[in-house]
Amino acid sequence: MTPIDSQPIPDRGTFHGAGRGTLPRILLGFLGIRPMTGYDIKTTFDRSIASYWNASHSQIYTTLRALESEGLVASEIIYQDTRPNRRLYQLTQAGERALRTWLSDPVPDRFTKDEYLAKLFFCGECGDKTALQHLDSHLQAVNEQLNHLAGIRREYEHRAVRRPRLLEFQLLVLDYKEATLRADREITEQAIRRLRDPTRTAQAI
Amino acid sequence: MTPIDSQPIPDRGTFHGAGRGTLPRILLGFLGIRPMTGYDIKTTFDRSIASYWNASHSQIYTTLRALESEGLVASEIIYQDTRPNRRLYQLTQAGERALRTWLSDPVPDRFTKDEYLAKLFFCGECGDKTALQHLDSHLQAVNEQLNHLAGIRREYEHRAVRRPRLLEFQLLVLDYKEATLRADREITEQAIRRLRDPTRTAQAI
DNA sequence: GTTTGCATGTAAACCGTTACATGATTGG
DNA sequence: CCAATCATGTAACGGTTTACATGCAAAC
Repeated sequence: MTPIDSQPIPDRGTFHGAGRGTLPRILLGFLGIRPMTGYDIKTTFDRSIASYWNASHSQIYTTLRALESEGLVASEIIYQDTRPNRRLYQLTQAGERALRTWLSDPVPDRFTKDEYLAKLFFCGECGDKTALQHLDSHLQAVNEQLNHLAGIRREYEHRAVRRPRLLEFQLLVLDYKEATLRADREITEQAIRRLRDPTRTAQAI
Repeated sequence: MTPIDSQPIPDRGTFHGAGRGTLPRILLGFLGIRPMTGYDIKTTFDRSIASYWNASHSQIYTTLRALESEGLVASEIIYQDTRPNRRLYQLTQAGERALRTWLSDPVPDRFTKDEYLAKLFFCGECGDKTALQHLDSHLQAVNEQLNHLAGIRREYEHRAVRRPRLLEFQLLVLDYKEATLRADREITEQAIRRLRDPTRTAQAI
């Protein structure tokens, strides 16, 4: 992996999309909340930011190792007898610096790949029925995501708050995500009504 | 590349994210509109779906070659004297079938990685000033994207329509994207007001 | 005269997913 | 008894980005 400090910053020219060292910084971010194992981090992903970032456990474990070899995190083994041992990671001072640097660096221009929209774009090639299936299942997925976020919100309310400032921003992102999903739902429902409208003309290919 | 028909469909379990043959299908989609060169496709990306999918020219060229070796597209060279020659691609019958198959296949569960939200999530670790910078520049980026979409919309209006059904869905996606961006703008402005609110308590780390 | 546009390609590096691998414990 | 949870890893593969490479013509 490329060392995380001393970023070459690849010219910024046409760079887009995920990748280029975001995951390792996110791991630093999690370890900034409290020391964790790779397993903890995976479950934390799923219970917090999974809707806009996630990683497989294999990627998390290897990235933690790489961060350790760069000196940004340090680990110790917690021995357990009834369960597998845990390798607990925490930030080093260099890791804290790297985290603060990332947080203050501007977010590079990006776009998010969305296969759903890409497919819909070409749906003039197929029948209305197919398009409506895509819209319907998208609507369903949006509703499921909204339910999932509601669950996360409930969890937040029942959790002891050690650092309220951390919580404030986590809730801000939650609000953001919820609002955009609600907008998404509204537009999708509108599109479905439009396609179902009997006064519309063409329908087959 | 894995052959595009006869998809193994990798278990659907935890799969998320971009990848797994979306780009080649999108290329088939573009060639379904009209025969194009790699260069044409790149400019079409930028003028149509760039905000939810894009690819570098190198990836487009190599993927077109791969599609040709699978028999889904065919190419011929257009010789030019004052400009470099063009390699014009068009769908084969197998390619048309593969396109229709993709269009009717359900979109797999997915999430979109968003470094901006991931960073904001951890912004409790840094000062309000830094967080506000991120929100401000996000707002600016959203406005630029809205302007860009307005330009695309104007282009659509001045274009001869050969296949109105294709246009209908392209406009549907455009409407969708515009509406979500407007919602995004609203929430971001609201978050900025909230952080700037002088009755708020904590502000430094 | 330097930048932009046209037009196509190769190669290296990196990021991310899937599959493979192990093994005890707890709950239904 | 079977599934899920805890817990950590390796290896293979494929997708994506970046850098390297070329060369003429038109526009500023």
